[in-house]
Amino acid sequence: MPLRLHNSLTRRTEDFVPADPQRVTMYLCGPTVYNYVHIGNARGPVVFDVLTRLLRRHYPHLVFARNITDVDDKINAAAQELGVPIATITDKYTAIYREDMGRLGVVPPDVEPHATAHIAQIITMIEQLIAAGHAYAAEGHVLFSVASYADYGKLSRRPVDEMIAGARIDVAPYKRDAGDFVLWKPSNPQQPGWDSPWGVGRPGWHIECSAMAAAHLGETIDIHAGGNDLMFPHHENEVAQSTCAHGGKVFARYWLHNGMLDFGGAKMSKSLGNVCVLHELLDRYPAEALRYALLSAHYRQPLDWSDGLVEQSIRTLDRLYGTLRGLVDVDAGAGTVPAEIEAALQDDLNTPEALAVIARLAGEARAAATPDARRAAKGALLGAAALLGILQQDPEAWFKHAAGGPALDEAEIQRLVDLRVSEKKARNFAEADRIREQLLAIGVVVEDTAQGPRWKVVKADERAA
RNA sequence: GGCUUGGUGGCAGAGUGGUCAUGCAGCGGACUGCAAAUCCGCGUACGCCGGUUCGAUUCCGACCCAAGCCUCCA
Repeated sequence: MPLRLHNSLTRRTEDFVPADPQRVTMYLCGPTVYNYVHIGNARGPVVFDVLTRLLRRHYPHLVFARNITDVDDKINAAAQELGVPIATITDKYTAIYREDMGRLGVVPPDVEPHATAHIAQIITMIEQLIAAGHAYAAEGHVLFSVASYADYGKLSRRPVDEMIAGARIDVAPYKRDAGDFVLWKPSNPQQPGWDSPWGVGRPGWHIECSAMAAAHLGETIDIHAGGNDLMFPHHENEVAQSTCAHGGKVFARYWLHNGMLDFGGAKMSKSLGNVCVLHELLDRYPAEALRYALLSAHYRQPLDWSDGLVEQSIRTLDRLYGTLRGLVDVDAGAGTVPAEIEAALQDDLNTPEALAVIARLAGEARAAATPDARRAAKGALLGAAALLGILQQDPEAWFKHAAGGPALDEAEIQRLVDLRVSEKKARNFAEADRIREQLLAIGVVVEDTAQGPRWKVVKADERAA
């Protein structure tokens, strides 16, 4: 069964056929690094991380780029407010972004281009656009002429006439048409700027992605991904710039767009202020539960974010890791990738179906009785989960940190657990139960097994109570 | 107003023209000193109104409701 992906360009789910199987190229719009990102910003990186894992199985020579946009007016504003160079801001938040993505289990991209390292390529591309008659300089700006590109609006299915007329847009006087967008804009001495044929200035918002994609992946790329709120204007403008700069060559063959995270019934967005900052969530919850939650809905559907969703994800992972804890004595080797998991993901990244497969595999693993069956079942479960980027840590590590929050005093817990065992042996059940209550009060649940007691932490709220 | 998605059991969330999604929570039972974990069993969900059909949650049409984009946005 081939990989099938929903292509926003055609609004159809299509077989994925790379232009060159020896070099498959994928670009994901990365962050503008001026602040902490919120959990909604992590959805694309996580779901498309699953896609790269899937693609690499069939195309080992995947080149996956996710950019860092480190020149932007919001960065300038943040830097000016603190009286520091923009690099102080962008270095800080780039490092935090990488760390937070790593904690979510997102494999780093093969290429992580920075916009400020590609100013020369950006200027070259703008010159190409001017030479080809698709862009014009005016009052220190360079603008892309929407009217010069017949297919403008095709990706987002937006009528070009309306944009040219610009009834709903404040039109800068130097624009020929209201829909024209900025490729280059002048900088004053307080703003970061680079020398260019049009004076000291800085790139507009969209051109950096076009220039970096071309520089690292080529003029035509296989897959371009991003949030569906970027479809217009960002991606539409990327298509226009890249296609026109490259003599009409197709820019991206498959466009993938993830749906938005909702929070409190509305899209999570910085301007609405209804955001959950990823960095803070990572302090409150295990990262793997956040990843599981992000994968629990199909990537193109909206997903309503809530504490309840994360807590439900924690409990589900408790059960899955419980299955693996029961198989610690089994060496599963490298693991295998069951056909069902691959089939689910190849169907336009159907992660909910894939998680259902994981649940079934876990059930089979719990039921497996013979050594061979247990080994095969554990290998299948771990192999399937690896494709989703879950269940890869030591089960004991999961159970000791599943609640998130500060680490507990394991030696003290062990002392109480051992004390309870001796009270039980003496048949002092009242005292044994009192110790169990005492442990529960600090967030530890004790389970007796044939091999003796074991313990796990429960969620932070219960512990605090 | 234009363009696009959706409305599935207590909750999350797939999917399908006619026997099961799956998970979480809940209930009953087994096991246990009691629990926890595990196992067994249970609940007869597809927004509303029409249409097509032997049969519609699924296809078609209308309606209601919700969300996203329409130059800050993942």
